[in-house]
Amino acid sequence: MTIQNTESSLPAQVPPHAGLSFTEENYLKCIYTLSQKEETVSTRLIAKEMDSRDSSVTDMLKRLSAKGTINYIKYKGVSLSESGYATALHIIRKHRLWEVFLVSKLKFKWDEVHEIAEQLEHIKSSRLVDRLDEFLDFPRFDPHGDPIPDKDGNMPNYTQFPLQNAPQDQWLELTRVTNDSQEFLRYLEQTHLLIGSRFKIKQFIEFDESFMLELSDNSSLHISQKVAQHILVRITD
Amino acid sequence: MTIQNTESSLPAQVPPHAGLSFTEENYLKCIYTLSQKEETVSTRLIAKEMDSRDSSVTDMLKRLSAKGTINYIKYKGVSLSESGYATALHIIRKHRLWEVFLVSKLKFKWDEVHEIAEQLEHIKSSRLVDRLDEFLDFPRFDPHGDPIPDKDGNMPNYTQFPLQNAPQDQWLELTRVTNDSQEFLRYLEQTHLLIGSRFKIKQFIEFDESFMLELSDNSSLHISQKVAQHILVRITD
DNA sequence: AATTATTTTTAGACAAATCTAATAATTATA
DNA sequence: TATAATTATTAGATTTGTCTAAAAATAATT
Repeated sequence: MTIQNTESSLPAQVPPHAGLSFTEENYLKCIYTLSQKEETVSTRLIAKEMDSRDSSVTDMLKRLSAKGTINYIKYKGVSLSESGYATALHIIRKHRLWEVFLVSKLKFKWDEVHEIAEQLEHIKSSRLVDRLDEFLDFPRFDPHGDPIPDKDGNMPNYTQFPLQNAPQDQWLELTRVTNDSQEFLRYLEQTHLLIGSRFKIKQFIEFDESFMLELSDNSSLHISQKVAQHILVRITD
Repeated sequence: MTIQNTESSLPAQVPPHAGLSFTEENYLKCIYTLSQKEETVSTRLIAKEMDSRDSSVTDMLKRLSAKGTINYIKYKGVSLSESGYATALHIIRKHRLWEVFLVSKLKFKWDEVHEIAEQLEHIKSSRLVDRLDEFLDFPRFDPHGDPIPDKDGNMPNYTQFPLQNAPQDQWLELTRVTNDSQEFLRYLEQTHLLIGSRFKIKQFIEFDESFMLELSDNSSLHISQKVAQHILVRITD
């Protein structure tokens, strides 16, 4: 059995590269993620991220290149082609929308949904994605605070920055975390720091680069440099 | 990449045969369906149903047999083992719950959901299934009227029978259709005959074995033998 | 610049899932 | 019951995605 794309009639609605396998989609997603930091991505980095061997990656890069989803030059690294980029964004859109669904409708904790969303992101039906989007009332961020691309691949525009760069004594909203480990997410939950939480920086302790926060319920919270490092915020009035 | 089962900690919650591939799951489902009609199923029948060659089926039967999901004797046909049966039911449970979700929450038409559910049924997470079940308020039938097994594989008990065997002048509820073709489902929709619709048989026309129905809005509907054949009902008081 | 170390690619093999073509078993029929 | 027809299985090949081990290219270092 081959998993074929289920949208038959409407060519306009067929997502970019509907004929990709789960594995190919995962590679594209991986290359997308790594491309956030560097222009071109090395075979070795991908192998590390995908937990596979370099030779397997080379094989896959050839396949993806043949399908036009990446720009690949031997020994020179790889970047996403325009259509590969669109595909990656589409997968990320699905992943994040499903995460919202799992948390907001099925009452999962935000640190429990990643693995399930890894499976759901490969379901092929753009009508499904768009209806899910509508059902969830067009969320712009997932439970981790990551932005959700819209139908056309546009990321929501928003201004967020590392907590370390935030001004003191102004109300901030936690918009995103940049670490997905169970340990980190459980810590945040325990301290009631969640996406959407509001707080002020009351003090920056230079000695260990830690922060003293004041939460919206007037309680205080001390967080280490290591934690602050993985928190993004925006200013709220 | 191997798709591994995502439930790590709780052995009791791990579904039967969590390590099966999509393809293996599809074969089990197929054997389950065919087993409804006959005790043991032939290679040829499976091949026809799966739209593959006999030799491919033989190969797969060996694999499934090695995994203990089926009872297979060369040249003698095949039946589901106890665990294979449980697995098949679990897949069917997922399929039907997702169909309910798609229709009742995402507003798909009941004849649009099958293909998408074919994909969703392979998502591996029993916690997901059970929460979905709860979110949907533990539905007992899917949009086609097919019964949904519960957590433990028990089918809801209900008494339904072919429209042809139903008594005249008694209120009936349409509980199930036994034909999934687009044409049939669209016809039903057009005539406002849906799962849950209530009507009486007003007349049986012997000449062509067709039926004259009275719907709950007092309108009349004439349906052919061919249509009646694929409709199951139960008596409502 | 020459040598060493690292990274990347090739070559060859394997498992899953499929196929075609050939063979074997079973069933039906003359 | 012998022969024909049907059904099922094996043998061998293919594709996807992976691997190990060896070779080639690039980068780093003396």
